[in-house]
Parts: sequence; structure tokens; C-alpha cells
Amino acid sequence: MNCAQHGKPLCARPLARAFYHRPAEQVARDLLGKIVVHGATAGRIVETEAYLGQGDAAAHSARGLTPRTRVIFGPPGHAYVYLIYGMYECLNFVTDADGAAGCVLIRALEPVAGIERMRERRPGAKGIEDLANGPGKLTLAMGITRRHNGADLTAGPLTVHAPKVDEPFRIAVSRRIGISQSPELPLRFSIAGNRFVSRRSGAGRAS
DNA sequence: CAATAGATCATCT
DNA sequence: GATGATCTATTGC
Repeated sequence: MNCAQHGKPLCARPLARAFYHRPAEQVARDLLGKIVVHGATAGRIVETEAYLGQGDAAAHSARGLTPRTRVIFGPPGHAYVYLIYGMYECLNFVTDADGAAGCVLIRALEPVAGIERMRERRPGAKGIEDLANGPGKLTLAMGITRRHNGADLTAGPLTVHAPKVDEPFRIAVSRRIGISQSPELPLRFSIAGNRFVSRRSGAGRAS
């Protein structure tokens, strides 16, 4: 498993900026299995979506540089957090070179630490799998808000780590959820068969 | 189980 | 003034 077993959420230092300084699709794949840490809470990334700087009409950056998309065009390894539908916040990690657009939406987490805290923040959740199995749910569970917009992921308080022991998994590829532009692009990635992947996804159905 | 409505507001036209 | 990278509750089979 991971270091959550011996008291501390993780042993490794945060992922280096070079990890994010690559194409969004590559980063989205490699983020699967990594651990997001914020305060006492931590979760393993089980589902991501890539949003590209070019040829991707679904990306917020497709309309060019605006006050809101400033962070996406900035240096890699920072958080892009925005409000969606007037009530939920979504967490993204900025990728690609400074000046280029590209980011990865974190869609679902498998809780690994601070589960009681997550329950407090998401009183409506039935089981562990409902705490962070969606982009709006995971920000609530982890206490991530727009004040983290632009935060440096290599510095904290919001960081991403490699697990101490990697468990092998297969990557499932599918179309992105909830978008109307460029819906055909295969830019959604998840850990195949993982039960913490978001619902309403068209995959992972059992029985 | 599938489909749909409503909540609610920052951003951009 | 319209539109969302969503979630929950509710309705209908």
C-alpha cells in the first residue's frame, strides 16, 4: 500500500516541475496512481482528463488568453481551480511549457488519508467511494477552493507525490465527460476497474 | 436503472 | 444575457 499506514500520508517529496513540463495527454496518463495531498487529507488519482492548448475546442484556453485562463498559459506545475455551474470547483494541474496552454482535470480520487475529515466535508456521501469520485466532489472532500488557483504544486500546501510502492494497473481510455466541443477526442484516462472512478461515465459497470 | 430538473454564479459575448 | 470540464434529488419505467 502506501505510507499512510505508518502515520504520515507520504514519504516522497513532491513531484518535480519537470513532471508537468510535458504534453497534457502524457501528464494525464502518468498522474494516474499518484497521490494528491492537502493538509490531513490525501487521495490517489484514479481518473483524469487532458485539455490541450491546440486543436481542442473544449479547453478553456481555446478562446485564448483571458484573466481566467492566465494560469493555464503560465508555467507548469501549478494548480488551476475554477468555479463550475455556480457551485462546484474543479482542480486542474497546468502542463506544458510556460507560455503554452495545457492542463489536466483531476476527476476522481481514491481516499487514502484524512477520511474522517472528508466525511465531515461531504456529509451527503454514503460510502468511501462517494467521497471524491467526481471533480466537484474531490475538491470539497480535500478542502480545495479557488484560493488555490495558481498555487505551486512543488511548494505546497497542495502537493502531488509518487506512491512509495507502485501497484500495477491498466489504463482505460475514453471520451471526456460533460463537454459539448470536441467530444470525440480520447482524452479521458482512468485506472481500469477501479471502484473510485466517477459514475455517469459509461464505463466500469459491474454485474 | 435511466432520464431530467434545479441549484447558482463567474466568465465571456 | 447565455452558458457551462457538476451534483443531487426526483420522477418514470
